[in-house]
Amino acid sequence: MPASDTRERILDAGLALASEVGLQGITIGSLARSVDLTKAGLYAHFDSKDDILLAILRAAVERFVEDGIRPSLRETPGIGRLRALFDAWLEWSKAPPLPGGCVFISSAAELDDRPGPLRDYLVEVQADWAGLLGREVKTARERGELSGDVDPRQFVFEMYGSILAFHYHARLFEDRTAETRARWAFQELLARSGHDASTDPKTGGAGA
Amino acid sequence: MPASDTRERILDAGLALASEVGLQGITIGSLARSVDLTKAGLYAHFDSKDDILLAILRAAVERFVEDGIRPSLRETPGIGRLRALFDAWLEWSKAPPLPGGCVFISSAAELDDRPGPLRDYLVEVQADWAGLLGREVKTARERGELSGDVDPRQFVFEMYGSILAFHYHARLFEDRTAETRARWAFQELLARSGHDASTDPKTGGAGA
DNA sequence: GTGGTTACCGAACGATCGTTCACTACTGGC
DNA sequence: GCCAGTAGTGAACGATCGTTCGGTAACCAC
Repeated sequence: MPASDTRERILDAGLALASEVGLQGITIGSLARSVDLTKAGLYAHFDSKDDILLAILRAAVERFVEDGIRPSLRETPGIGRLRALFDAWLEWSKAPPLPGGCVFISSAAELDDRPGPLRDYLVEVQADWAGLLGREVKTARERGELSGDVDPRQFVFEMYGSILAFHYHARLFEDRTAETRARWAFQELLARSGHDASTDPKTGGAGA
Repeated sequence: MPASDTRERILDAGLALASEVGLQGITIGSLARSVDLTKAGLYAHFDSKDDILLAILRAAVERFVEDGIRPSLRETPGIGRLRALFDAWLEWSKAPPLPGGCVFISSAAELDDRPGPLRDYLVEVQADWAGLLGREVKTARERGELSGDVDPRQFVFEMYGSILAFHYHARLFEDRTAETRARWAFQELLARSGHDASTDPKTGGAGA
């Protein structure tokens, strides 16, 4: 409690707000109101609005690493871990545990045209994530779980496709079948990449 | 020229602006400045800001229909038309002919949490589009160009995935290979849906 | 050439934006 | 008991937000 307990509260509220109205949609006033502080009170913990937004983005990353990536790393390398990462990713996109969808996806659309430290950080984080996934694909390939001619970057591209389509369908269309469709798409991706689904303990060869 | 020529200019500028900063990022002031009018001047043509945003969205739809959908409808129904629609979609997402990417994708992320006529219209338009694609898949299936057990909605879901992943990779990562990857993903989708690529005149069975 | 309509300007409205400043409680160290 | 630092308030800053209002040129009708 000596170290800023309030700072955490601000970031919590900021994350919730960001997922609803987008990162750029956050306002000093609205954020202050949602943590029951004055606008000036925020400046006791942060230097500027950009500083706040960056901290919020960092907090989101921290949570995703904690809740999604770290547990997945306990799975055995290769297909098992890849599948765990996909599940965690999907789960995060569903409710991260925020009301308004994945912060990274919504902020990507806002930031992709606006240069600056915020965009730089998002790009860096997403590149890291894509790199992590790509290496796992390679591992699976080396272990013979995926066929030798699988292109890791193409594989990751299509993983992104499943997640993004899920996010789009679930949030805009409010399509309840979106999650099933995303899982099915990933399963198909695995199958045509040479993975024998019938040997998979989780799904036993059947869909979703 | 009696009917508002200026109105067109406003919508043109609005479209360009929307693709850069997002629909919600548009400001009465910035829009007025970019068409060399006063803020009050805009109110000679529109009732409110929301009215403007809606008109911009409608203008975007009109263009997409004109440039993308209508030409594609000249293709023979089935795979040919489906392929043309995908190409038009991809082309539009690339540069619609705006500097900042696809307006529908970027505004979807902003609007998915904010109820109102704007969101309603976007959902309606996107549902129409998904419906159009779905019917074309069905036609292709009936003509025997796709296998009988293809699920149109799943097929369209994965088309969305390719386009969204393209948009994400191209705009955020500035990945030059994104277009090729999206085309490849679609080709794969066709292939595993029972389409014999070797009979396709365009690609002759080879990739991209 | 007078009257009405359309297209726009310039100024102002209250609200909110991000930020700064002076000030005040409360805390622990000595 | 004083001092330094932390956490926060409340008021104000200039800028900009979306919107309204009064006025004014230009055009068309008759």
